[in-house]
Amino acid sequence: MQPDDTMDMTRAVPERRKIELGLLENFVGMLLRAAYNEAFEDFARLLGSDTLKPGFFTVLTLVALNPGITQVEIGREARRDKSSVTKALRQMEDEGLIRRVRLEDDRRSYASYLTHEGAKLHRRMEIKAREHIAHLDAVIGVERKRVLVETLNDLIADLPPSAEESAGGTRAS
Amino acid sequence: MQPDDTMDMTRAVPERRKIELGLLENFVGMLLRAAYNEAFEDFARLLGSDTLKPGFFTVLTLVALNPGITQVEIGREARRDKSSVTKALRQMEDEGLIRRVRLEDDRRSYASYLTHEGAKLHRRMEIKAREHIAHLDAVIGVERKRVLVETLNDLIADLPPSAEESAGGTRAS
DNA sequence: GTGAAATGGTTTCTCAACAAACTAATTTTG
DNA sequence: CAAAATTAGTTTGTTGAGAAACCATTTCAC
Repeated sequence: MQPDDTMDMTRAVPERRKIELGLLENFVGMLLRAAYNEAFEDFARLLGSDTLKPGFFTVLTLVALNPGITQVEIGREARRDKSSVTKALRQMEDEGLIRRVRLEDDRRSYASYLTHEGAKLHRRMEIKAREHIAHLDAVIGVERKRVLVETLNDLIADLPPSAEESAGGTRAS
Repeated sequence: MQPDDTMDMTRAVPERRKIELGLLENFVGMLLRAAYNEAFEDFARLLGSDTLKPGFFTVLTLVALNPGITQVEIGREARRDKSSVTKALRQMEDEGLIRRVRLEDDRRSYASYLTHEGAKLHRRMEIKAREHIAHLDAVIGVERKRVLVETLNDLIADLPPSAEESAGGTRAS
């Protein structure tokens, strides 16, 4: 058996058996999941433990840039199930980061706005988000990032059977 | 407000407010997660309801191509936590798809092999996997797929702080 | 040669996310 | 105009996945 040079060799380890991957070698779904995990972890490390989770950044950003946004709109743009959005918005409301106001002309729905506290936190998170983006750019470069973003958007838009927007999303795992 | 032409317009809907995304527009982590969901769903649809879940395909393939593979090796290559691998292997064992044999020279560990039943199921799943791959290729093309695979591999390998292999993996969501 | 550390695998618990069902409100249909 | 259908958001339950702790075994350090 030959040593597997792609493995971490920071500490002497006995040679590992080479594992055949077959069509898993370039199995995009598996790679997408693994890459997502790494990206998520990188952002979470930068955020540290004293702020909200990376997923909240998405919601905070949507509310920050779109005062009065509704839960349905947040769910659609973040590609999260509405029940997940309910929980996130409730938690942020409890922590004084946003406030929600019933719409006058549609009492089923309400509008969300950032509070002063929420705006402060959002700015801090955004700084970390830009650091995270810089990490990604350093690893793959601007040109490959451009292709990556374009390719992922096409997968998202055209892979579904009727290419409908899957606003509700699916289980990540 | 202008109608958002990127939205599904198969049924007349009132015009939607344009939502500002800011740096979420090209936020790679979000796109990776969404693309993964779509890829997962596409594969799951092809598999239908009478077979195992897409995640089992990974394990079955590793066992099929590497008779005698250990759980640690499976976890590493599939980038799954060992507790998740335990559960998957147990379920496959219970369904008669694999058999596990304690190693003579290391009684902590054991080797997994596909049964005849498991080989049959794996072949059926592999046919579906190739259909799934054909879907992806049709959407993004071979050249962009090559770049996608290369880019994702670099993110997986080089985004971690010490670029160690995160065999344990992280939470997909 | 012995105790400590590491490893392989298991078990239990927590968490995030969605599915499904629900309530209240609005829109559609006849 | 009233009933049916749809929508916005909430609640409850399920599931997948990993974190942490555990046990048994092997390897390492002295």
